[in-house]
Amino acid sequence: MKPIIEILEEKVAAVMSELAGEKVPAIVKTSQNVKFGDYQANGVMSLAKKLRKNPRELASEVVAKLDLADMCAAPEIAGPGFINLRLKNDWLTARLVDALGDDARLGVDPVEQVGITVIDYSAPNVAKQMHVGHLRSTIIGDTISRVLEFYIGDPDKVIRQNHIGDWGLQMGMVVWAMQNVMEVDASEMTLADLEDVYRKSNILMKDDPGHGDIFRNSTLKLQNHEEPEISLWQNARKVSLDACIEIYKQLNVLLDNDNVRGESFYTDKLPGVIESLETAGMLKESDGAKVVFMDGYKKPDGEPLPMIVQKSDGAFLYATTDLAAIRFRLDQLKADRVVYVTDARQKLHFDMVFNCAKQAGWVQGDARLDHVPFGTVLGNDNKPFKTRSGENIKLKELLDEAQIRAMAVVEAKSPDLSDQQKQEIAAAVGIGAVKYADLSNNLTSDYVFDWDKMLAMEGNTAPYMQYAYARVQSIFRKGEIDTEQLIADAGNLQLNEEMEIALAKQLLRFGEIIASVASELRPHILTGYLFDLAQAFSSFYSNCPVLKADTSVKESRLMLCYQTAKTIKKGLGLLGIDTIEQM
RNA sequence: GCACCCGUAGCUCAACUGGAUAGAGCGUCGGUCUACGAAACCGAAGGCUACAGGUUCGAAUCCUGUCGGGUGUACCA
Repeated sequence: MKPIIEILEEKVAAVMSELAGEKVPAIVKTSQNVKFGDYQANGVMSLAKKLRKNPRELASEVVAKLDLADMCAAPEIAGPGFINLRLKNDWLTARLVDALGDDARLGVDPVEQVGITVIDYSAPNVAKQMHVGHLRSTIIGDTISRVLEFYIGDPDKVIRQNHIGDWGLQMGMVVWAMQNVMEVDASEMTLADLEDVYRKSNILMKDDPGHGDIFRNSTLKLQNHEEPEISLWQNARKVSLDACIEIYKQLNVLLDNDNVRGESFYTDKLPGVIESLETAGMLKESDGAKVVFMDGYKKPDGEPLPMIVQKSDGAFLYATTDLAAIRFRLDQLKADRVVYVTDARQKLHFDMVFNCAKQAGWVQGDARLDHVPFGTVLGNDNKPFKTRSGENIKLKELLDEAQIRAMAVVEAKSPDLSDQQKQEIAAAVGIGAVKYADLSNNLTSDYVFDWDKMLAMEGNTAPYMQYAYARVQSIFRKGEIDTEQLIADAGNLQLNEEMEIALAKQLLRFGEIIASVASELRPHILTGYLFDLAQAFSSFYSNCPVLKADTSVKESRLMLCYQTAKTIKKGLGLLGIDTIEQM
């Protein structure tokens, strides 16, 4: 089924376009106030202006030609020319019946005409272990990838790419330190050893500038694939990457070794980038470096700001690698859309890289390059979240603490559950809370990391949603309900009470929410929807008895419960958050 | 200097990208459990959307200016 809002948009726009003699939008939106109906078409007012007509008259012409009798009550014209649309109960009911039988997609059609999307996210530097700085990219990117996959309905059309940092000076430093200050054999190296050599090499770099040359030399050898540097590099990289994959598992993020295509992957493609820019006539030389000048970028002194693609010593930079990655993704992976999920501080960088790729003619047809910038995770002091001593907080420690804190809550609230159940709940709630707190924030703003708030059971949090789910499931357990029979009887569904109808309408909005997250790439639209849904359910739950109701009412309410559980589970699933049956 | 992001209830944030009376949560105050799970529900109070102009049927949203905060600004990523 197509989202309701799309059906209405198409129908109203068709009539308006006919009257206008050209294609015009209906601008259908959900109404903010119930007294204005469920949806409203706002396009008539601007069209009236264009046609120099009275907007209310035009609205009545549109309404007269509109054939929505099957799904809506008679449209009302209000205010300066709004067309208010109220869904009919019968239509709503029939639609929910259809959705009830569809466990996989909840009655939401896949959108087949969309092409391949490559999504670049997480991208840790493997010279050290993951820290809070990688949290947002990892979980926002993961959510977007899951939503796009569901939206398109074809797993082959969403390609996840983990652009790890595995080829720079930092790896050269690590490789040198492995040879000179590490006490264990490279083959037995652990993550702690990696941390140790990373820290030591950084201290050397800081204390003795002379080490810069040593490290650069080590990096050069590595980049020439010399031994033993290249073998040591492989060792360190594997140790680090294995740890990342562990974190992805703990975080419930869909990244694995298959998705890794880091900087090192592109090294042999870098000279080609320079050549191609040269051919396009875009390459200039400036202070010995090879650069690209583009309009609109200025240095502090007012002179044009170039994008450097090759340093004066011949080395390439991250701009070069990103350009190579764009070409690879467009040409080899056949991407129609490439989505980059990175810190907002890299906005200028991607702006330049995207512009350069477009000017070089690499971006064909309708292909899109999207940057999804996000704000910083802050501590209580409103500064980037660090330990008291100013170190980056390790992601592993953060996630473990989330589970420990969630466990404390579970112990307090549900002491009678088995230890294993408590463990599972603590994992789902703890990790879910961290992810949900992040995803429910608007992307562009920074947010303050606050354990108490994210683990609170009241308000727009993961535990609130998980609790709503657990309560539904408890009804099915207690009532010993045969859900297959329930679905088979879906045709008996009746919606009478106000709260039943409100819940049904909210359930049926799922499709339009998915569509809007897929196009806007803003996960908080989904969390906001789920919260509204959970609230609609909680109101229903508190006011409409299910198991105690008469048979026919009971059956209908169970269907609402069933669909609510499915929708919450699916919605949280798209956020990479687990539901639990009891908590 | 220039560019980008931002300024909305006491606090944290929404407002579907120009729609109707700007909405939630927390906190505050007041109700609801011998229970389909109170980790919940119901209600109340709380706003000149930083400020000043402009654009139009209509502005938190678009334009201009001012003030305040954040980020970025060539050989790191």
